[in-house]
Amino acid sequence: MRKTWEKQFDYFNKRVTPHRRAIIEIFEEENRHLSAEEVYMLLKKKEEKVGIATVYRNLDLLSQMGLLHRVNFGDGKEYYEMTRVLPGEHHHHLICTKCGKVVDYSELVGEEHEFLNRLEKKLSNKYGFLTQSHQIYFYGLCEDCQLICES
Amino acid sequence: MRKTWEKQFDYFNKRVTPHRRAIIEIFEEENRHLSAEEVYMLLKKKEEKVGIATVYRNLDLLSQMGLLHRVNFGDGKEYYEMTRVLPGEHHHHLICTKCGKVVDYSELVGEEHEFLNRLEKKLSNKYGFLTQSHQIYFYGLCEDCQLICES
DNA sequence: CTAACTGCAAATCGTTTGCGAGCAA
DNA sequence: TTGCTCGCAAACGATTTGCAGTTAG
Repeated sequence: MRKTWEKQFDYFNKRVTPHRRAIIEIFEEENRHLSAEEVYMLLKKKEEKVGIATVYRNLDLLSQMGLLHRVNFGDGKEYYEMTRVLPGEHHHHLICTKCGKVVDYSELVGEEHEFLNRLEKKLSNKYGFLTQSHQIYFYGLCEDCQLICES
Repeated sequence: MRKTWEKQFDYFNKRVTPHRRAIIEIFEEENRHLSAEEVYMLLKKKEEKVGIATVYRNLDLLSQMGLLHRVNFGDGKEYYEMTRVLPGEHHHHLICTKCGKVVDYSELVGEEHEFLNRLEKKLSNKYGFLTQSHQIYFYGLCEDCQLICES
């Protein structure tokens, strides 16, 4: 049973190793953004002997192959999340500028796609830029921090 | 002649120092995103004796005060750019996933605002999140890197 | 077989911090 | 005067790298 993503490895001339399989598994199970450190911990829980450098190298590789997305919430670390192909699965992030909390957001997908597709077409024409993906970050105050500010 | 942004310093109980004045000047003159290191270099060119720590501290402060925006292009550094209040001045970024080049984008502003305002309202309702700002990042291939890939 | 992959430890580099001296209000 | 700011150097922490041994295909 060859997974759909395995052909990506052939294309990039890379090997399907147990570590790589396990990392993809972790992202499928957790279904959320993870830092390199978190992936490292979760890998070790799976009774895998692994070094942190390997985790970094593989997260980088999987991003380049398009299987993972890199996201940044301004806390000094990079995070990674599964690239979701179905429109309803793609999401963006709300980041609280006070406490740093990150909320996933996945509303308005139909309208959003229409809007972004139109934008991408314009970008191609004007800058000759070929868009592969996009990320929208909203910055503001989460529910809890709004209450603190009022008092 | 008191600048419009100086009242922000009173509100935050912060002082208007020569360094801070000079940093804001630099962003007004350059009108582009700058890393801490770049700001540091430009400050020293203005014949200012300054430490890199002060630059970091002030970039952080100016961001908190809302005068600067922090942006991240995934190259390991944080960048900063002037917060633009007029709709036509606000822009987003196209980032080449191959060479790392960043192109500023500022099209479709009217439509974009309408779209994002609607989104923000939904977010407030659903997550109780109070949006202050947003950033859209497009990732893809710039004109030059597309040519390289084809050959 | 052999080029890709790995673990380890050291190195790198952007950013933060502690502290005593200096300056804005 | 007072406490916000500063420069300096040391510390920090996330990520990268060199290298020798291992493994997927």
